[in-house]
Amino acid sequence: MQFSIEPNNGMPIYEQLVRQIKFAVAEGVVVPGQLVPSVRELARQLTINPNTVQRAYQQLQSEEILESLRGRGLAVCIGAKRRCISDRQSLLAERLTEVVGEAVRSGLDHDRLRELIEKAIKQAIRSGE
Amino acid sequence: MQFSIEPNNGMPIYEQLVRQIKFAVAEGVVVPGQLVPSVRELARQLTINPNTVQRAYQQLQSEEILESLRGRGLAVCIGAKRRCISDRQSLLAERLTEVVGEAVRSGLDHDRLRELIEKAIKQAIRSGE
Amino acid sequence: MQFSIEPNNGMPIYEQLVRQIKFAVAEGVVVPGQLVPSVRELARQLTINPNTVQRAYQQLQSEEILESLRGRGLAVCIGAKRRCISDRQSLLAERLTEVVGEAVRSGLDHDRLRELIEKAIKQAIRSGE
Amino acid sequence: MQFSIEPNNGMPIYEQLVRQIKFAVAEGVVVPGQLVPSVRELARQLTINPNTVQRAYQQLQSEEILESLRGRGLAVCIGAKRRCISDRQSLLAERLTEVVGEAVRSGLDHDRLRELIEKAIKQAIRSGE
DNA sequence: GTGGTCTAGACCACC
DNA sequence: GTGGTCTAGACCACG
Repeated sequence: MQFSIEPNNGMPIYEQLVRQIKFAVAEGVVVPGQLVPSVRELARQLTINPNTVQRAYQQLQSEEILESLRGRGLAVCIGAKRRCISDRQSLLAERLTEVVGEAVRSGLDHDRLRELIEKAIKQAIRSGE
Repeated sequence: MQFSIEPNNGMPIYEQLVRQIKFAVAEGVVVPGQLVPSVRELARQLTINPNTVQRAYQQLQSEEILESLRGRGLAVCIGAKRRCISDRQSLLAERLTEVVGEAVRSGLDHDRLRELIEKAIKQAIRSGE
Repeated sequence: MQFSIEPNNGMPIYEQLVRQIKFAVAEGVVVPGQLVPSVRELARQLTINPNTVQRAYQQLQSEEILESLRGRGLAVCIGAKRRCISDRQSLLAERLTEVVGEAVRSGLDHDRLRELIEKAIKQAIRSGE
Repeated sequence: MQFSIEPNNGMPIYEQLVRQIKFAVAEGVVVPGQLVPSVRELARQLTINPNTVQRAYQQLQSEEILESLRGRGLAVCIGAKRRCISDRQSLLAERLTEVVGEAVRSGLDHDRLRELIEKAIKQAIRSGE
């Protein structure tokens, strides 16, 4: 389980963590029942403030992605994988709708928009290889 | 020139103002040379603090969208329209690239993605009519 | 007596007027005893607010460059020419001292400074021809 | 890092701060990566309002002299030193050109001008010792 | 603790 | 009337 956080890119660090952990769960990198790194350990790895890790873990607990096993640590909840996947997709759809909506409202030609999107897809594929 | 600000939607009020004014300039709702509403007048209209309007206007001045005509008010700069349009488009392209990139990285099928986009476009058109 | 005012170059319009009138007096373009244009006339010529001209004239009266001849207008005072010349020179010396002082304090090499000055002189001569 | 602000000398306080901080960066008094005093701390030191400090810091951020490290403070940007130095020099050159230009246009003899400048340099050196 | 935003109200210079 | 600056004090998110 490797995370990369970028301070000062606008998104709060704790939120970057939340997203990346959800992603890892959705991908099956960590499976339900498995323990996540301890607050101190993860904070040390990423050289960030333990409070920040703590806050991310708290949010994940409130969303029932993680659960506390007293004395042992935090584990991925049973139904978490399914929830993370649908979470991610609905979130993506929402953001996509929003940005596309704004593009259309700003008078951007539909074909020009599709062109931009194809370019974005190609770039994403290229950078992911 | 009608603006609508929504406090507490995450985006600072002054930034909402900046965006909407740039939009108005890009759309030609206000043309170069024309005066924008006075600080006090706009603050009264939107029932926000004059300082908040002032801040938006200052940022627009630093971006050379507005210029101060001492004692008379603030006017739209000559080259502002072109700058606002290109601003808007590059910003949109950036956000589009980002969200599409994340979708692709999250393993979303390209055809499913295109389908989502078409749906978003249709919805945007429908809600705009 | 031709003036050129530049709104929004930082210096207040009334102050630009004051300077240019003093300059004209120092150069002998207008001689002591001669009437200056009326407030309304000058405001019309320069397409500026009569209040602004009025303010410039008031300041010149308080500095005894102009004097009011009731019912006839404003005339250049007797000793004004000498005063304008020395005014101008002391003002220049002061500003020069200030900017040179800052240059030296900022660690600019003296020879580099002299070089800059020679360049500025040459440019001033060229643009004045 | 010691600053001295003078209220009511014409230049806004926040601008005095901006200039002095740029100067400090140019001089290497503060180095890239180093944190500047916190908004509250500096406001307390100078007995001015935190908002005024905030405004100076914001302008420095928009000029990429400072960057915000969330929750930790504001740090000097990497390329800031070079930028501050060139900033300062071009600004000085501009002001020098302006004042020398006016001197020449006012009919001041070139040798008399050079004499004034030498005097200004000597005075600057003397007062700086 | 940090910076960021907002309100309220004041004073100034300029037109 | 206009914009520009400053103070005072509040609340928020973040680490």
